[in-house]
Amino acid sequence: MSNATSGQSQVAGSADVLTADRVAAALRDDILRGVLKPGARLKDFELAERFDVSRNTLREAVKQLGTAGLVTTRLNAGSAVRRLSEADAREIYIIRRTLELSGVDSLSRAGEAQMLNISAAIEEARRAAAESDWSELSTASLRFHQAVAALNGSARLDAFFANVLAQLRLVNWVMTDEPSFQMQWVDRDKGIADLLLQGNRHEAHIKLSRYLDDSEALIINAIRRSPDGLASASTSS
Amino acid sequence: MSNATSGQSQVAGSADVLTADRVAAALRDDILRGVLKPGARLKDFELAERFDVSRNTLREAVKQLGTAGLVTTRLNAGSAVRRLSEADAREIYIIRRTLELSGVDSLSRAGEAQMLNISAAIEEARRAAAESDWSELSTASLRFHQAVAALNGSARLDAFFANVLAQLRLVNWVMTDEPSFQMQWVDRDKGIADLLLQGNRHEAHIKLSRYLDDSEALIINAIRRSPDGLASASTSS
DNA sequence: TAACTCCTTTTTGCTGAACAATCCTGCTTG
DNA sequence: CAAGCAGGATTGTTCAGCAAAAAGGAGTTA
Repeated sequence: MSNATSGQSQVAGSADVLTADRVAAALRDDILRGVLKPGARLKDFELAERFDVSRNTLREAVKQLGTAGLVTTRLNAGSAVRRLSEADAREIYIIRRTLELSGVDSLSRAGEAQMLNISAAIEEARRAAAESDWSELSTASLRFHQAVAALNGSARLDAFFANVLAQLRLVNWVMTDEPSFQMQWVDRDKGIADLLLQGNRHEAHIKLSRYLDDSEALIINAIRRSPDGLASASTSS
Repeated sequence: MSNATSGQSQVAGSADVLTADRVAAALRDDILRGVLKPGARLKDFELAERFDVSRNTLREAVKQLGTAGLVTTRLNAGSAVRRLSEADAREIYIIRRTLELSGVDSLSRAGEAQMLNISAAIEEARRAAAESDWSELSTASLRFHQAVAALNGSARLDAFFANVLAQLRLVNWVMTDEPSFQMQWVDRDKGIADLLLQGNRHEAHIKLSRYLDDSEALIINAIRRSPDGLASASTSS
């Protein structure tokens, strides 16, 4: 009964999660990790073989990522990893301002667990920086901002915001991740976190607002100077 | 082109939408309209016959509604129309406060189309009230609040908020929709809309905040005094 | 050379049947 | 009357196959 063979599927071992969900998670990981870069087509037969799942199941997984905003699908023309436009990036920063700043504003209603989440993310970032693990540091920073948005106190909002931040990571591979440059952001994260832990809602709001302005400018710039229509420029237009 | 022969499926006619999406929309409509009440089980074989689609396709549609938060699924025990708990309702109102109030705050950045949306919703509510169409009036009110949240300026946020409001409608069937009582809310909607159209951001914020407090209290009350375990405690008794 | 049309090859969207695992219901039994 | 058990109902998943649409190439014409 060990489980590998058991579970309910005839072939793939599933602990107690739907197989499609498992595949979706793996696919999301590949996308976020940059194995599948924006614009890459997702042919379901190919991927079904790669993950050793039925074409039908993989299709469901892809659809999940579609509703998560990580892949786009044209009818009868298949799916591809989403390529974010400048407008998309702008929209994402609108959402970040709305949810993160609102989270700071409702700091007084925050529970202890939520504050702990914030300091945990900062601590993790500090450790990653010490070990020069730039990839981990980047995700720790995102986790901090997610914790800020979590101050709003809604799990649904958290899930939505996680999706949005995941979409933002689609742009990450465009950016030249200069370590020394990235350190600046971590320092500013820590500054905001300290203000929050002190309960200084007002200053935190201002500092976070500036942070988002600068971050957005950087990302927009990166998108503009990136090889834009690399894969899409074909087929005329 | 009502149905049968066209489209790409052998059986069901699809204009240019995925069949699963079409079925999902129809199902959502049934749920929101109250044809399928909270707690109702969704047996896929049954529904597949009802919509004349394959069991596999219907399953995908149900899963979509699952991620939309309208149905819950227990592993190996099937899906059912979601029944909102008091905590769910509270969370929804947290989201409403976050997004609607933030929308009011960013009124200055709003475009003309967005303001037009607001007045259109109010106008529609007025018309529905004149015709005593209480169902349409209720949806018009929701459309107004959606327009307020749309002031934030993000399509993604709009889609998310639409989902949340749809979930809120799951509670609606619990409430005794006394017409005269519902009129009160429409009037308050109009009051807020007028302030917005005048550009009076501050007063609108205050009025909307009170509106949400009162509305939440009403809904929470309705949930508390509703026949709670109506469908789950049945089968015997 | 460039562009247009036609045709073949993929690839997609959906179906229907199959099967193991699990849940549910009613019946038996103590 | 409670506990337990069998059998049917239902779910999660896979597989093979078909029709329709898109992708891609060859050939023709300008």
